Amino acid sequence: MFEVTPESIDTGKRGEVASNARPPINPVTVKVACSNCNLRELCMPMGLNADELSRIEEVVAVRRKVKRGSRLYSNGETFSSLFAIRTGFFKTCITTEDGRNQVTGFQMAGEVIGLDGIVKEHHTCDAIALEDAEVCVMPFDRIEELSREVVSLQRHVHKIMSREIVREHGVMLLLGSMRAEERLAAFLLNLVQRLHARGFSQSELLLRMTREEIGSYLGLKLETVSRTFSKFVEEKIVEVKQRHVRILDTEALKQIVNNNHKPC
Amino acid sequence: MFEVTPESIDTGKRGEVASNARPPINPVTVKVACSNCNLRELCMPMGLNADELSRIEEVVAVRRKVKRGSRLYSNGETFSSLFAIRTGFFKTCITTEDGRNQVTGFQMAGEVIGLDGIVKEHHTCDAIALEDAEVCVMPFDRIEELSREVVSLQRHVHKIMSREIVREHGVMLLLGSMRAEERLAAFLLNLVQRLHARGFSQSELLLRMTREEIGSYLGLKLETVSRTFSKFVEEKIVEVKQRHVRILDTEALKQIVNNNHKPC
DNA sequence: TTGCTTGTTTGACCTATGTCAGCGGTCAGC
DNA sequence: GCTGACCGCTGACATAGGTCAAACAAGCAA
Repeated sequence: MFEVTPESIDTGKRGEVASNARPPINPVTVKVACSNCNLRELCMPMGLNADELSRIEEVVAVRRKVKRGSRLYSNGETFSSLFAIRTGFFKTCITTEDGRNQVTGFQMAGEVIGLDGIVKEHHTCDAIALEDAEVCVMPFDRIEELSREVVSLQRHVHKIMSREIVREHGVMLLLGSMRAEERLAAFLLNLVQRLHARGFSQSELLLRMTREEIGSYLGLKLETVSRTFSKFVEEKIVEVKQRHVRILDTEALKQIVNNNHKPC
Repeated sequence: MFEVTPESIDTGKRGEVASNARPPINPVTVKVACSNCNLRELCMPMGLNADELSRIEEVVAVRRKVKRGSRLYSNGETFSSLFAIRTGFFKTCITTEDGRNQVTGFQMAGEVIGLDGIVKEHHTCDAIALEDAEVCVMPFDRIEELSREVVSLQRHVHKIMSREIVREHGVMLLLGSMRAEERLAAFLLNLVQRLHARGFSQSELLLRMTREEIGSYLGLKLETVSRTFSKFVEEKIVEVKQRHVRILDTEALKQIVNNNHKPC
């Protein structure tokens, strides 16, 4: 409701988010075809012919592995590529000189990150892996070059950027007008919805981030996040065990978000 | 600091924001050259040769006048064009079914709006003129077509979108981590800075929006906005008379934003 | 002028959330 | 199995900002 729904796609995959599969290969030389990547429909334009597809594959220079806790890119770094997440989970955040910190988003497989770097040719935020991850590195000049020739790629790039703008509008709505419960409910719904689109459960999820990171994203303190989780548990809306969350009553969550749930 | 600084440009213009100049011409047939528009450097790529410039001029289909209070586009409307603001002042806002409302930005001359419509080919927010305005209508398919041929236009389009993403990161930081005074200070600094880049005063500005609209944008209630203005007046940081604001102490405002001004 | 509408300011009071502090659970490495 | 570093939970209390209400100012039409 408040974030863009990526085209609902069922990749056929079931189970937990990958966090293993690390064959001992040189991390920056793996080169694989998009054509048999099951995330293709999430990060590439659809309806390409074989020729176009093979050309677009050239965009992906290499893959890169990012260990949990380390950065894919940092504020101030020269921008050269966008990254399509293959596996793993990231957070992006801005940190100001005066020590303020704000998580601006959480990204999962099939999503593209790095768009913030285009304006100034330097990244303006940090992207940190919240679990071991692998990304496809797509040099931006190649993207620009090719999107001059392949119309559907051009379109796609524009849409990805526009989608991010709309997503951020949603976050602004959340931060500007929602109460703690509403924010957390919206957050959970958004997460499961995106996970579901990737073939995971509609009702169970494993949080990859701490309460503090959730709080930063939602404009709340970690204690408030924790208390709100407890409240939801009491009300039998969710079950929470550490970072494992099971949603028992999706409708209740939707109600909380929509009903502008004023204090009674 | 928290919003993108448009390349600082002094258009040579001085005085108040235009709000007159309405020759009795059919509002949708005016066609004028970008080449002699003094906002060119704000809304077009720079360093074009004469040929490229004339081609880009073709992008601007027509101009359109928008009366104060009326909409340039609305949520749900089919998306077809981006708009470059020539004169006037807009707000963009999202309204949800359940009655929530959030101003997502205020836009002034030289800025481009409508980017939210690209993903779904429908606008996802409303753009409302806060004073009589005029925009250049730029059909998006023409932009796409031409940016396949003119590299600097392609670049420019990407940068405009990326800039909007970064701006929104700044708003998220503001909404997620700042206190009321900090938000208002940041807001005022951002406004004068943008106005200054357009040749207006560094210290005086005429607010085009109500306290409520400011509040919506900043995630505050109008009473809080009003009280915070009063506080700044007491502290001799600004003079406020209705919507006319004179900044007496820019440094103090910057301090407020940066010092993470904890309650003492 | 009057009267109406809309926006702004201010005060009194309330509450959601932040702050601070303490405790307890989990997990990785020894 | 221990130990220490995190992380999460909860309680007591503080406070920034929301809510409600009233008065006032400005703009505009009659």
